Amino acid sequence: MAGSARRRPRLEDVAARVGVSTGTVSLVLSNAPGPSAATRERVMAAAAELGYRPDRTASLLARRRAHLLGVMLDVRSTFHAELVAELHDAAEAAGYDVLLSTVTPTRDSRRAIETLVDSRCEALVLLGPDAPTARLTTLGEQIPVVVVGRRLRSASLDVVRSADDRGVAAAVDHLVDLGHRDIAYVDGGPGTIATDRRSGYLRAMRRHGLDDRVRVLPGDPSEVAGTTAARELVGTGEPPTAVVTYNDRVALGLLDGLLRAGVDVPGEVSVVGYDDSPSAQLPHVDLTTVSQDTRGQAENAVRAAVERLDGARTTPREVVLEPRLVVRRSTSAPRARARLTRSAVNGAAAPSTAP
Amino acid sequence: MAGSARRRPRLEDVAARVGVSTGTVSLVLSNAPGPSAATRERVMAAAAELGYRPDRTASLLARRRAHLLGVMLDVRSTFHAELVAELHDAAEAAGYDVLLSTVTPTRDSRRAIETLVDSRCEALVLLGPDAPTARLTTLGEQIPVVVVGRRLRSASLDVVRSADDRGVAAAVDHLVDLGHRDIAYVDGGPGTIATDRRSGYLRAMRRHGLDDRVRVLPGDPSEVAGTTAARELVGTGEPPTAVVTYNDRVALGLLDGLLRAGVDVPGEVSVVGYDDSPSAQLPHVDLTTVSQDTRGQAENAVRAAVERLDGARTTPREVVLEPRLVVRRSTSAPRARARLTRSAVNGAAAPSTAP
DNA sequence: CTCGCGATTTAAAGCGCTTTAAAGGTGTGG
DNA sequence: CCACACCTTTAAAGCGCTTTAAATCGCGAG
Repeated sequence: MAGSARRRPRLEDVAARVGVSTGTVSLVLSNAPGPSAATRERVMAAAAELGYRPDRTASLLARRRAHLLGVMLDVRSTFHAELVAELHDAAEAAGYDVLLSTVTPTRDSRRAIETLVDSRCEALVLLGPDAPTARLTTLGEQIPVVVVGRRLRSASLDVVRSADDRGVAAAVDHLVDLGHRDIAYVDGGPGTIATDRRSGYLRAMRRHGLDDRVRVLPGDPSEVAGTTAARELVGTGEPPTAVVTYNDRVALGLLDGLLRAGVDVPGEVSVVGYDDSPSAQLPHVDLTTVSQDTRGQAENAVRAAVERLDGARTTPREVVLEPRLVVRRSTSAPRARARLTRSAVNGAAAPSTAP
Repeated sequence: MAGSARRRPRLEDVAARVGVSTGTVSLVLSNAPGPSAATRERVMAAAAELGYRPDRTASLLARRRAHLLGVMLDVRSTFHAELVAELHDAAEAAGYDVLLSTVTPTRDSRRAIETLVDSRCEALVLLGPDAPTARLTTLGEQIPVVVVGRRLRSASLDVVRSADDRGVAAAVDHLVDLGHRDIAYVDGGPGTIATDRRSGYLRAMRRHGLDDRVRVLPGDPSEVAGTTAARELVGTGEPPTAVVTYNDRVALGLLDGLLRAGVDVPGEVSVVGYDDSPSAQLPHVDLTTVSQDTRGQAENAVRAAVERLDGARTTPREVVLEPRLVVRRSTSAPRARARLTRSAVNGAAAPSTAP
């Protein structure tokens, strides 16, 4: 019995029950003008009684517009997870449904995208796609595509991203503001995002006249980069008083490494992450980090897709959102020796926001 | 031009190009018997040339069977993420496609499930559903439903889960084996899973004649529970020599708390987690933990669904998988005073696997 | 009592693909 | 040279729903 009970009711079934045509029922259920109030009521009642649920597949096929947004993500990324949640909200507000397709170690972005296209998604939102730009461009010529979180310029794609360089710069500013001058950076490897963040660090250091203090430690986007960096820094004769990292995961690894080495954070070394991930918000971590405004990215991605679909826009658009520094307890003014330097710097820098 | 290029090619288009009927093309593309080798070749060529991709919506509608499995998950759970990856593989092997639908803070399981059903999924795989058993049972009467990771018995549902109690018991056995006797447990709050794990601990302790050493610290499924527990344990006069935790997140919090308190792990306290999450595998964490065999859960979930769909089975089935202890470096024999105890215990227990 | 008109409802043509009975061609044995 | 069997291909009927032109129905106006 389970799973094969009785066929699910169709439009025809509720029509028969009420004694009207399927067309009428369809009109009532889609809340379209035409049917009289009395009919509406009877149809609604019958539909409820039978537990009728429209078959979306048939509905999509018959309808011109599918009102379906395809989202490609990496289900293992906590950052994507947050974005997806926001995307659902934004899409719903715009009257669209969302279909999810994930990349996995055995399912590449090509497969993931194909599934979405085959399922009649009208537009695609790709979260940090790893596909080559050329392929994305080709895709964008066939269907509206919004790329989220990756910097690229293409004649056929919309892009929504966060100003990664400015985010890191804000972190550096904050540290300089606190009085730091020896500020190191743990890199995130190759890749455009990592490149942007690194150059944000470099530029900010230059702007503060700290060119000679620049120190970039090699890394990758995982905790391991952080622990490696910690070892490196602690082994050094002159460790920096602050470290900015490519992302929260690196920062977490770094924090762990420093803790094990007996280095006090933020007492001896301040640490800044990037992403404002759930882990950064944990009370025992309480990491100063840069928030990427997932809500804003989701809203803009949906808006971009909808504009394309409505034909309101046909030229590519790039939306760059301003990241926001979230100050927590992993950063503070440098102690003792460094503190002297501080007032000197403060005199030349923007007014301090520190207590 | 982007997004509205030219209509995507239909079956009819490739049929026209080859000069055959749509029926023939359909047969070729679905690799069904009938068409001659020559025709096959020409059709394939034309399809490739036009970049034809079948419209899954239409295909689903026309086909009796949709070969679509709906998976409900919480996109923010790393554990679900792993399961989803495995589910994709298992489903593909069985000739099914997967549709994902997530719960979010603003999208409850009812919504998530509706989307899947409306999209013609033939069966549902629900990862740790929070819906009341009654609702799930009703659902199971309409469509094959496999519940993963939640213990429940219902006349209409299949269940795939891991023997949580035995997993924790294995952790306790391992510790006893190493010579520990004062083994505490950090709880995961209410909920059936937490209950199972807790009772696994209690039973194992009893089995080893350690009833009087039982110590359950209150908690929840997050890192916070671990840090709280750490404070509690360190403050105590007699801290245990080993702690088993509800899951890896709790263990991570605990490790952090112990580290900050200057407690050496595993020197002074051994720690065991649960889930074998990616974080547990990080080199600087290297947590002894219990693996839930996500691969096995995914395969069994898909198998259960397929059996139902093939009509090969109509009675509910519960599959309970054996968890596997993964020994890493967060556990070792207790030192000094405890070490004496150890040989005594070892004499009575299974041969030690410690170096 | 007939007409015309607005308010409702319906009939029917798809949406793009699958599937199966039947048609069309070929080749073989009688 | 015909009948028959076999191999290919096609025609056509849906799948369940949307949509729009056209039909229907009242009803008051003329």
